[in-house]
Amino acid sequence: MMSERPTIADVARVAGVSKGLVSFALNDKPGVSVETRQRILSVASELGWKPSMRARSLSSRRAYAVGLVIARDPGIIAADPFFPALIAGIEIALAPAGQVLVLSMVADEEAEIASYRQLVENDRVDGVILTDLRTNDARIALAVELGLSAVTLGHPDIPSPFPAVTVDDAAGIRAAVAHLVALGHTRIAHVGGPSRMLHGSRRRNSFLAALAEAGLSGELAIETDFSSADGARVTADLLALAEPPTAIVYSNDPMAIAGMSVAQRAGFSIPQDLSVTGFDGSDLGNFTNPSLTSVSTQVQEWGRAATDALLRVIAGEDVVDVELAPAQLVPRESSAGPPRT
Amino acid sequence: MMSERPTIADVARVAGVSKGLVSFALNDKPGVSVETRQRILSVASELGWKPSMRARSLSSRRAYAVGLVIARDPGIIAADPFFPALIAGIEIALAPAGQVLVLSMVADEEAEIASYRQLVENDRVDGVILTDLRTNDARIALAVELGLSAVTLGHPDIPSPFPAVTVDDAAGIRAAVAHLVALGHTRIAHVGGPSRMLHGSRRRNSFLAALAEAGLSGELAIETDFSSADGARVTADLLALAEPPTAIVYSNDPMAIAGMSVAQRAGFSIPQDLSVTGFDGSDLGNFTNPSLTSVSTQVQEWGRAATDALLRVIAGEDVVDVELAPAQLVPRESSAGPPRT
DNA sequence: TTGTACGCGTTATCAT
DNA sequence: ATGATAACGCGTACAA
Repeated sequence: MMSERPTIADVARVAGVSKGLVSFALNDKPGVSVETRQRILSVASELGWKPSMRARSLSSRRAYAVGLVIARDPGIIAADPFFPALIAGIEIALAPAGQVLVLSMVADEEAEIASYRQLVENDRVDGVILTDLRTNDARIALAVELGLSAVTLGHPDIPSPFPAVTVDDAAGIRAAVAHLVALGHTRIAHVGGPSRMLHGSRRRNSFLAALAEAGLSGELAIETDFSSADGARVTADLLALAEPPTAIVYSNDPMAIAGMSVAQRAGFSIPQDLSVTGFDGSDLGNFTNPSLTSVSTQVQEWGRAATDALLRVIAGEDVVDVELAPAQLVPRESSAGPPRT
Repeated sequence: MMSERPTIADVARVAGVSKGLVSFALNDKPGVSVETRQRILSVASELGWKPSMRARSLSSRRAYAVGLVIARDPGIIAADPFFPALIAGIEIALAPAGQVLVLSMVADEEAEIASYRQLVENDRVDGVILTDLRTNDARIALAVELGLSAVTLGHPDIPSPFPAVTVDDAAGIRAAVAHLVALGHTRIAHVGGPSRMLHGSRRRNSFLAALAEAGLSGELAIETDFSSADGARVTADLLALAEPPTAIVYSNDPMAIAGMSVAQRAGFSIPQDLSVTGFDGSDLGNFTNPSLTSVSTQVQEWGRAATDALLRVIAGEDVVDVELAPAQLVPRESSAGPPRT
């Protein structure tokens, strides 16, 4: 008897109260006398009762879960340490709240939209973390349409009802450029992400602004798909120019690493002939040859803070935008003064 | 009116049948005449009715989700392309089945156990994919205790009631050794994962066996934690030996890449002075200098097949072990004949 | 504080 | 064989 999992009714019966009161006691709601609450709680723990997530979900119309949809080519995701760090941060905030992460990885934007719809239609999540924002991002309107709570990683370029959790990555690019300018470079290139991605275009713009501020020309700002392959290809093109750059600012570490290899193959010594900087600096850059000067962005903390904000949004609180510590330059061996001509 | 999401009761009323019959019709159960089933289905689609996952979960006691708990240091996960590829494969099998992945990332084994318990106590998943198997892995018994369905990625070293989905990675190690032996190497080292991890010890054992078969000594088999940092440290130690190896077989790509950097810094040319091979070869190795000879394991397909098997287990089918295509050597530039002495 | 309707399918029991 | 009825799963919320 009672080998089955106990239900709220069992607790109510043993404690000699009603189901409703047990629910109130458990959720710290008013209307329960102190002694009664005490008795209910002790009976519950004696019986080993835990509320059923499924029943609670049905009646409260909540999933107690948040979603993350990643829409990039798997190959690119695999090379980029960004997502594991982000997910680790999400988990840190989720676990103590008793919630879980539902992760979906899709290859293109069409599948991405379908994935969000599925998540909502099947009541899988109460909210989502929107990452890799794009220009005029359709997901903002989609989340609104679907009645989904959300937070964005970064500021969208369109009005958004959702709090934005941001890291000033522009500061990181500016720091990288300032670092190179201070070293004496005057011909600096930028290998950035797709301009459709907001952080792609924002990093590019801050690169151009930083160059302009230093009185330099910014004609060498190239767009890629963030893949190592593109990083390698573009680097080869840059170095084949009649007047190649003496420094390249990359928008992620995989491209910077691929770029270094290409340059070295082409006979450039790094940093003697070419300086290189990466972005989102993970551990990886510590173990390249030379080690990679990069810009660090505390990705894990970003994930934690975003999740924290999302849980508040879901709880109906008024949540303001959160601005995290700006990206910081981590100088290592891949950057030095330009070669003498 | 009826602006709310329609329920099964609405469908039943409009179709002029009972709730139960609607359920039967939808789930292709016997006891519904063809015409009635047809009418019910058309009414359902007219009304745009989709069964509520929450209600269905409550009454069927199913979560319609599978879990993956990753227990490694976030830094190590970030550098390793294994998990993104695995997850991409999982997603491929999950999406058409209308199921989702609940992902948990924890730092240590204690948190790992707690995570599985949470997943079950909160009815989050119907089954789990067990990866990174360890010797005498407690998770087998835990899954049994918790009544969880499961599949293992690889064969456990203890009796297991769960199907194993395996890739013969030993064949990959053997191929790497054979490749190096054929090139003329006689002093080959192995930098492997923790021996507590089954694939760590199995790869080490097959390394030793392959060496023995070639009549070579295998004293240089070192254990690491799979991190780039460890890969770098161990490589430095190996190269500082009075008689350093002329080739090193690494058990993952991040360690191989870190190892190459360390060797190059120490003045070794690769592959002239030292040959290097990686494992789980992702795209990464294409963009190092030199490009990295590695062993490829179709990780994505592994995830897909494992998920497929898990869904069958959950459905109560008898599932046999699945053996995927063996790991294959992908020769690139980092391996060549040994230096002349 | 209690009683009870409600959320919404699933499934066992009955009736025809 | 076809279909209806009702119990069930388990909290939540509101009227009494």
